[in-house]
Amino acid sequence: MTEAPNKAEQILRVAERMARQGGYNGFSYRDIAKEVGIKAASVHYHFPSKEALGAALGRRYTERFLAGLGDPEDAEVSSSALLERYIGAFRRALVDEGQMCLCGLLGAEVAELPRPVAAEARHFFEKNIGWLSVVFARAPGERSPEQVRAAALQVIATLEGAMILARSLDDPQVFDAVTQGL
Amino acid sequence: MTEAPNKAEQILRVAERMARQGGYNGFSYRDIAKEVGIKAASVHYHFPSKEALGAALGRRYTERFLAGLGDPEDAEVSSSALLERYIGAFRRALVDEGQMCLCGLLGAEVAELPRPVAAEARHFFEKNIGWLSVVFARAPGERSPEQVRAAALQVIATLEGAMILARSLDDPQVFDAVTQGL
DNA sequence: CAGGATCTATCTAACGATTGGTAGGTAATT
DNA sequence: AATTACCTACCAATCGTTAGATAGATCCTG
Repeated sequence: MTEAPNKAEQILRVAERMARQGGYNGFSYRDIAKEVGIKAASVHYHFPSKEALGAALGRRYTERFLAGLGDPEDAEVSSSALLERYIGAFRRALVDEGQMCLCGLLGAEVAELPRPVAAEARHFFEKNIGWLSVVFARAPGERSPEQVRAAALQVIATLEGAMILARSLDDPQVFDAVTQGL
Repeated sequence: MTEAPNKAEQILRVAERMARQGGYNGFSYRDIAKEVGIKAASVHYHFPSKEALGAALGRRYTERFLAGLGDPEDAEVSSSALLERYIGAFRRALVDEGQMCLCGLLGAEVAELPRPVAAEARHFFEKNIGWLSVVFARAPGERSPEQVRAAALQVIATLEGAMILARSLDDPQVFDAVTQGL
């Protein structure tokens, strides 16, 4: 039996799903409350303001995403396997869950986000750059720190763009066509 | 003397600027009206509904963007110069204008957009794939139609992602670090 | 050519719905 | 007694949208 998660967790799950489809304005306290089975005012008990909820969403997403990637220093996994794992994480979100990367979407809207939310989107990318940089530093071939960072940035940009493209064209194969180049 | 553009044009300009910062929910009839110097109801005279305005925004953006790229068959410009021109179009939007690609942002939100708006975002990408496919078909080296299309998709995805990353990290140099790999 | 009709572009004033948020109460648990 | 987790009942602001009026330009007709 899967025991019911507490309300705060349910709120985060529902809000994340909505945010990953419509962005920061894609979820509202009332819509979340309705789906969780409480009243909108009760959502404010758990998350006092929308920007607090949005920031919590970003933080939680980043933590979960990185935890799912595992240790980039793990000597038992090759750097190329780690890169495939990274690509697979994006692919699963798109193909299996039919969802956009939360921070990719927030990143696109970053200019009009409350500061704490924008900061979480930024944090997601910084952590991702760090993870991939470890992987690329391990990969065969000489690379300066700048080259390592550039390689990481290129992979992230390509994957975020691939999700947007595949969703806009309503064709998941577009994602594979793009990532075959990585 | 630059003569004042008509109101419909002014509305489109203001709405586009707002949409490129905050997405489809980033512009409102009232905000547009205030900036243009008319009342919100008068905006409805020019664009009867928000989805019509959103679609007009996308169509106009696509036309202007493609016109700015020029003819991809132009024998006087090398394919590599055309690719640089394509990258430069995105770079200018980001660095000089401080704006996101309209259709990149709409594409990220595509799941919650009115159908006609989503269709325009899709149309933008289809046209871009077409333009780049002509360029890559001209480039030296043997490439199957599938490989040509994949190369086009990879470039577009990388550029859209590069804009998101550069804006999230608040560092335009990130764009250059990403595109140096193209 | 005068004058009525129509068209264009705007206005005021409102509509119902939705938004994030608050105050204050309540029942159960600690 | 205090805390937790909810509730009802609001609030002001904003949303897209509509109805109906108006002033000025343009057009058609007698």
